[in-house]
Amino acid sequence: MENSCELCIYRSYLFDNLDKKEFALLTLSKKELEFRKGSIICREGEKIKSFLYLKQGLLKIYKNVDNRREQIIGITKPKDFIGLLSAFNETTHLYSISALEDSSVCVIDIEAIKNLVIKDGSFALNLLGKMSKINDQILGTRLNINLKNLRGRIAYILLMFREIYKSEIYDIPVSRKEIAELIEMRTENVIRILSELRKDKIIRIEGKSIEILDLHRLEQIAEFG
Amino acid sequence: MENSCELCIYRSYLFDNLDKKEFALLTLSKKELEFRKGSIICREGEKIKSFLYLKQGLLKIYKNVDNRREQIIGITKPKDFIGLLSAFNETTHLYSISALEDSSVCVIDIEAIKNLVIKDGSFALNLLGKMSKINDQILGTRLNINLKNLRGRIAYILLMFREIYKSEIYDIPVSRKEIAELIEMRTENVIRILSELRKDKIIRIEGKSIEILDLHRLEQIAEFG
DNA sequence: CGCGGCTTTGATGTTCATCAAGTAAAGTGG
DNA sequence: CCACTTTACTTGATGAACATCAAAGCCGCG
Repeated sequence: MENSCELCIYRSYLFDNLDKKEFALLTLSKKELEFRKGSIICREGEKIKSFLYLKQGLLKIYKNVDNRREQIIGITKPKDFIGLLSAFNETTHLYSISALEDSSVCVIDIEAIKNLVIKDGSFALNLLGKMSKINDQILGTRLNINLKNLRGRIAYILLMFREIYKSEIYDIPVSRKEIAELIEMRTENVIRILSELRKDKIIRIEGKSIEILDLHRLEQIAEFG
Repeated sequence: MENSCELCIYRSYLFDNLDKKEFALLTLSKKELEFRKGSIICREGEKIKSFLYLKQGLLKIYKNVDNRREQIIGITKPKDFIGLLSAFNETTHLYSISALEDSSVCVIDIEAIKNLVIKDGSFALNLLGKMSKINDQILGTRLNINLKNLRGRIAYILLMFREIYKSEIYDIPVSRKEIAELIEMRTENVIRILSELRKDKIIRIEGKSIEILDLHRLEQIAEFG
């Protein structure tokens, strides 16, 4: 069902106001790709050829800093646009993207999007808004995290995944090391603080399995450290 | 000379490809405002009514965190767009902006810009690129700063102002406290490290007056701490 | 002239990174 | 399928980097 965009429930409202002809054109230059957990969708420095839209799954956006370390910029939820950060700026990706879970990604040729921007002004305006929002959100998160102490950061992350999975019980899709890379701390401290929170009966944690036991206190910690 | 935009040497290339009619329309809804050093251009939470462009001077973009502290997000140089971050997203400013030096700002009605985006596709595309670039730059800077130790951050800031003023000798336009707020450290440590750098003969500093004596070593410090 | 904010230096304390070492889990090749 | 290797996870001990506290001089401003 390659051409089922019209009925796609994951479709962004961004494409809602397109006329039939425009929509058809977009659908034509669209592919849907599956990525297995752990596989890489694009690498920093590669040429940007497509406009990416996450239909299902979970991705991480990151940068390599040293040889062995990554800096995770953010986690992408379904219905998010990906790589929107640099799509209209540089011709190469500024960040790498990989799949944290098995994911399904809609791939639209970047030139088709650019043509659409030129032809359809209200589409352009919508896109500007969307882009603005994503950027604000990412920057806001970074600033926020740096104001918190380590306990606060861990609490923040646990609450973030609660939002994503809409549940107090979930399997955390990232390793301890990746948590550290996401919130600028060391793996050892991630583990230490998770253990503390367990001892304090705020969470139950066993391997990847998380349960938030005391949501109120966790929120307090996220807010004030 | 309110209507001298056509000849304005500070004008952004963004407006270069507009046709006469579009340009006239823009010029019509444009004002040029002067801000004295220290005065506030807009406040976090205020309604966005204009699209701002810095003609001359220097501004800081910041957020209030506690009652008494600010988090400086960035410094705006001439020819930069301001508040582009949230202009198309929220209807209220996400950040406050104030003048670090006497500044001259071009103010264009936001609706005029939005109309232009809708009417002129290549203008929209240019704007997307511009916005993308600014956001990438700000995010990149934040990530970068957090990887450095305090010495590295101070070195970075000193080099940043060198870029802005195109000189190894300049008056630093911000207080020690503001430097701290810009690179996420404490005022006392800013002072301490500036003193260290002076003792090491890497800079000369006396009040606001700065001279970079050993550029090479300063660059080394900025890179590796 | 006195008040408040900025600057500076020193002393002290806390937080977090680093180092070390061991267990568990997961991938790899014969 | 099992030995082997590598990667992830965990805990404790140590130290360095940075924040905080305190005190005093300085400057501009009403």
